Amino acid sequence: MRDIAEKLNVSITTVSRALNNKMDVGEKTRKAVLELAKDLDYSPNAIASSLRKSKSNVIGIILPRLEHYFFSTVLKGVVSYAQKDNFIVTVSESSHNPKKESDLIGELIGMNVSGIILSPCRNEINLSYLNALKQNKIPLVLVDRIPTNYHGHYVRLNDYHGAQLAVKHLIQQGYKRIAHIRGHEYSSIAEARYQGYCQALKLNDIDYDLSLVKTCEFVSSEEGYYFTKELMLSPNPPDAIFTVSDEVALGVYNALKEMKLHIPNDVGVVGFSNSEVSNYLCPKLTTIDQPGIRIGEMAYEFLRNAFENNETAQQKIFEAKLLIRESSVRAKR
Amino acid sequence: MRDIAEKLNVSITTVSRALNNKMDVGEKTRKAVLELAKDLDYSPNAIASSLRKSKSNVIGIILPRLEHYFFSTVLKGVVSYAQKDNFIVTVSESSHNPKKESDLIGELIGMNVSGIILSPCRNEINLSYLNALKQNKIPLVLVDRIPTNYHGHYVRLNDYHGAQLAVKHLIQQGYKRIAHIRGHEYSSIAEARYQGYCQALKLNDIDYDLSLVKTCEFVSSEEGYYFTKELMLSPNPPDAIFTVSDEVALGVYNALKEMKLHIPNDVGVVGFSNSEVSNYLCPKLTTIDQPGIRIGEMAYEFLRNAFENNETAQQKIFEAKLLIRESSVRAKR
DNA sequence: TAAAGTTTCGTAAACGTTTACGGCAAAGTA
DNA sequence: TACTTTGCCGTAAACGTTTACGAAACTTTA
Repeated sequence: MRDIAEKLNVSITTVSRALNNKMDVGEKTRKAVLELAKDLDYSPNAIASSLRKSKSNVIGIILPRLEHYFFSTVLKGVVSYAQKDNFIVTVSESSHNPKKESDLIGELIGMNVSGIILSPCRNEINLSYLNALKQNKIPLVLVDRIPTNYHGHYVRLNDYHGAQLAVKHLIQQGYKRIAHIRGHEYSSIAEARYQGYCQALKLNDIDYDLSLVKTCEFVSSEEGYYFTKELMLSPNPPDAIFTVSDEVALGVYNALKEMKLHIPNDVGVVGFSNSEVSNYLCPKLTTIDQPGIRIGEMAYEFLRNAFENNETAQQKIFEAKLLIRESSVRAKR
Repeated sequence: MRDIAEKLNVSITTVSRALNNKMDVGEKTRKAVLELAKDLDYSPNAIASSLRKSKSNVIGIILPRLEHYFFSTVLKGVVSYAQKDNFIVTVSESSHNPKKESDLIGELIGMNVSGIILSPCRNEINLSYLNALKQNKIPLVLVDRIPTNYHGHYVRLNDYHGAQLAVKHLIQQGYKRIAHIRGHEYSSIAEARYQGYCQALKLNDIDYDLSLVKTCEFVSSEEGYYFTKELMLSPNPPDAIFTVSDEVALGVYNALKEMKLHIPNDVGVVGFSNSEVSNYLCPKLTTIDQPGIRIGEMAYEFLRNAFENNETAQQKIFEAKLLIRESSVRAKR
């Protein structure tokens, strides 16, 4: 900018105004500045600008695990929309670690980010950084996992209803003893899916059986495998399994195949997430669609609104959609 | 910082020195500063710091498609290593668009990033931004797709050798007419895999047959489906198909199943990438492992070295590993 | 023609750090 | 004692922008 100013015998102020299309600058000088800027291929120093305005065109997103398909689609949604507005997005991984999560938020605050998108790793919201964010006027929108007492911006899936759909579908297919392999209690989504499972049973007058519910620690395929063995070897085994995620269902598949049990005739299986894999399994896995890209896009939109003007909490709950495939439709008999 | 300085009756300079563990500060004052900083929960303004030092603790990564499993694992590798050094990583998506790619690099330069990791979308390197990067002393490490005439830092897989392994394996299994569904010519990796395919044929005295090679435009599962139909309906159809990616192999599977052709007995299939899906297909897909996380980690290491001291080009080529599963091992007959 | 309004521009301060330079003690050396 | 060294600290400038304020020049209006 100084170069341009000197060569044109104007002040740096004028150059700045010309480049930013402010009103206080003559047509001829603006033209000259813009032209010279091209020639010198000047590129604005975003750092300086953001220091002065104490506002950057950067937003941060914090996700529990980057390589998970669902989260990578959320990321894609956010990035693709942000790019349209020339916003840059920083990404970090909390690895399900609350301490790391709040450290990362601190870093982002130090970077003057304009906003933060967060998929919290716990079912409770850390008030200390909530305050820090409010103090710095940095909007926050939560994604996917929403603590029960949180009243700010968020976008998530209707996990409760999704689980209900899944279980209702299994019941309609004639399955009588439906097991559920769930996630940890401190995950809001695992809890919601579990509640949906319970509700569907209740609505169909099926007694809740504690021995049919298993709780994962890591929500891994290995746990799916392990719990399936446990369930099927029990005195009164289930004839269907509804899992908290497709990844767990993978383990269920392995266990059932190993035990020579047929899916869906011996045991019906329904997953959750519509991961890439699910449509290519044998048999194809019935699951709940989780539109990650749309969720990411919407989260970004909310952020955009939030730091443009809006004060009121924006909340979007995507309705769950059941994708009936092969793992849950019994051959007629 | 000013608050701290005033409350302690020292200068801002001293505070800065204390916080950064510089040597020019007394033990007692350092203690006092650090303690007060905690109390006020001061968090450093990274923007100001990076403006002054004209160096940020931010690195940028630009990938063609974020939701692709391989790229998301690369991203994970980069982010997890970067986080250990308190580096923040911004991520952008070029969508295979060279113009967008160079625009994004311009933005990153404006952000004073310390370095850039890039997976280029074309097989040629855009010299204009290479110069801009050199001018700003921003190191660049390329990942996965490396233009042939590029001599800087990079880390990639030995695609050439990987393809050779795949085709050699098919030949050893007794397949005689091996087709290849490849990617576009301007993709360095597609080209390398194609060359590996040719080389394996040559080494085994199998004539190259132009009609057995099909070129994808988008490297999609749909194209895999389409080309498989075309191949199998031709007068002299292949008995094996080697695809440029697992995604294409998905289409191959669909087409073959539709045509009631058995994998691997009628037609052998080998993919490339070891995507998440591949191990859960029926039959399980033989493929080439592509260790995304390790690649990402190494790319970050290279970057780290580059802006610490090193000048010489760091280059790493991971050796390809063939994962023999079910889609390519014929029942003995 | 004088007063008032408008357009265009410059001065200087600010954003929150870091750092070269120098000062002033206390401590060591001859 | 006179000198140098060392340890601790402050002053001020700098990083590249943006912006409140005001000043000139020019245009309009009465």
